[in-house]
Amino acid sequence: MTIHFSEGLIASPMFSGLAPKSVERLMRVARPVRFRRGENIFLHQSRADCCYVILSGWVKLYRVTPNGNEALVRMHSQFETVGFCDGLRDQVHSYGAEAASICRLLSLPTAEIRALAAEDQEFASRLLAHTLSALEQMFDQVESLKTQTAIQRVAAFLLRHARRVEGRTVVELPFEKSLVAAHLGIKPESLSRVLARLKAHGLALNQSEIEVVNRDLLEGVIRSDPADAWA
Amino acid sequence: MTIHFSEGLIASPMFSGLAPKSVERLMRVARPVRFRRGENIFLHQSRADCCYVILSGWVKLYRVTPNGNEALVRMHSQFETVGFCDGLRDQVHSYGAEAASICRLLSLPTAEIRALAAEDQEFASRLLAHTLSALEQMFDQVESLKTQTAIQRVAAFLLRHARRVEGRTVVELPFEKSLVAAHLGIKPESLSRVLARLKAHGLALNQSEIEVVNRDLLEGVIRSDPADAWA
DNA sequence: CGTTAGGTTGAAAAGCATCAACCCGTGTGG
DNA sequence: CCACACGGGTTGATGCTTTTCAACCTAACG
Repeated sequence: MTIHFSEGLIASPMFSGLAPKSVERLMRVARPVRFRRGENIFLHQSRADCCYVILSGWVKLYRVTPNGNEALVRMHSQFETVGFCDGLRDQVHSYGAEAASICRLLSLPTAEIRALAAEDQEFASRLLAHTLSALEQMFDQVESLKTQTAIQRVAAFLLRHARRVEGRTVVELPFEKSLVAAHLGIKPESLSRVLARLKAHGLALNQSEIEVVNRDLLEGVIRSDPADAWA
Repeated sequence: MTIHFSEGLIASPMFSGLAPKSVERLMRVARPVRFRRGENIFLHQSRADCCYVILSGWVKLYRVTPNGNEALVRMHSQFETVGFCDGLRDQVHSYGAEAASICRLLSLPTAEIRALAAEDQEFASRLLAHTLSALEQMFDQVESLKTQTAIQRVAAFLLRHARRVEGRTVVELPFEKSLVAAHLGIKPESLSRVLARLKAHGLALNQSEIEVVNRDLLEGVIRSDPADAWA
């Protein structure tokens, strides 16, 4: 049982390469947790006592604005880590986390993580590298929000998630459409319309299956200026 | 001379509290550099050989998209650091940097920074904390881009930069309006119009001077839903 | 005193949200 | 087994928001 979870731990980029002794030490305080879809993992502004490694499923990080709007900040999946951002600083969470699907997590006390980082130089530097790459991903997101239109963001998202299956290039949406929309900073209705518009640009929609028929055309949508009419 | 620059170094949150010995070590390899407004500091995708501490002036971090659009990712000012994000990982810069005003920087070889971080545990942990807070700021930015309209982002920006001067609450824009616009993810024309619209919501514009006449009204703009008509 | 960069203004169009209706597959209780 | 409700998704009509393009203004400067 414990072996099973520790495999999840070391499969996570953040903890892979950790000395067996350290792994064992973490596993002594690690607790497996399950959440149903929609269940709250932790709240914005709550104390960051625990960090999590995702063993399976999807977790959404979000913020709620004063007027009740919700902003989806990031989505995380298997072997990614959640809640470290504030846990490492012994602060309150700067976002809320919610299960976007059934998911299993490994909860780790932040105190133990900090202690380990203080002792294990190698681990500390991995934490830093990990944080830096998270930062870079946020740069990507800001760039796309500031320079791309909704249709371009959708096209880019589809291309990122397109996989070749039996000779066809198919996009399996990693989570429900309403979450995809929130992730891209648009409303579900707009996503629906945008997908319909992309049928003229290399996309095929056959009852809930999305297929990239012409990759070049789709990439063209991303490249082209909004000014030029791809209408 | 060297003393002068080292004062700038230790005034930076990232390096304050560094052992005098380490400061001296860094100052041996540090080089002061000057840039005129608009000059390039480093290019996106160039090797991150140097990191910078800002001694004076403003630096903008930006990205250029394939189709030639530019996204302003962040603005940095005195005693903030620039270029560490990639320098610490020995990678290429994930954004370009340009002087937004005349500015003086202190350039530090990334190799030396990495060596110092490897030796000085305290410094390494400060680097991590610094990166985590940068990450949190990016969360803020994404949140505001995804949930607030242009007028709300402008109002929030004005309130953040409002200072009491001689009994009045005045906003001195930290940099030119076109940069403010880019920073908020809108076009200069839109910023101009939004400022005009905010005259009905607690803002006064007297020939290039911006005054917050009614703070509550402005905060109301941020709180209110787009649905409700504050027209 | 003309030039220029930064900013403003206007009219028109594009982009996206909103609200409401509708569709459809799934599950549930009578 | 069927009617029904429900969640997720789509579609249409409409309106607000923001961009675009162009003209114009104005303070700074050679």
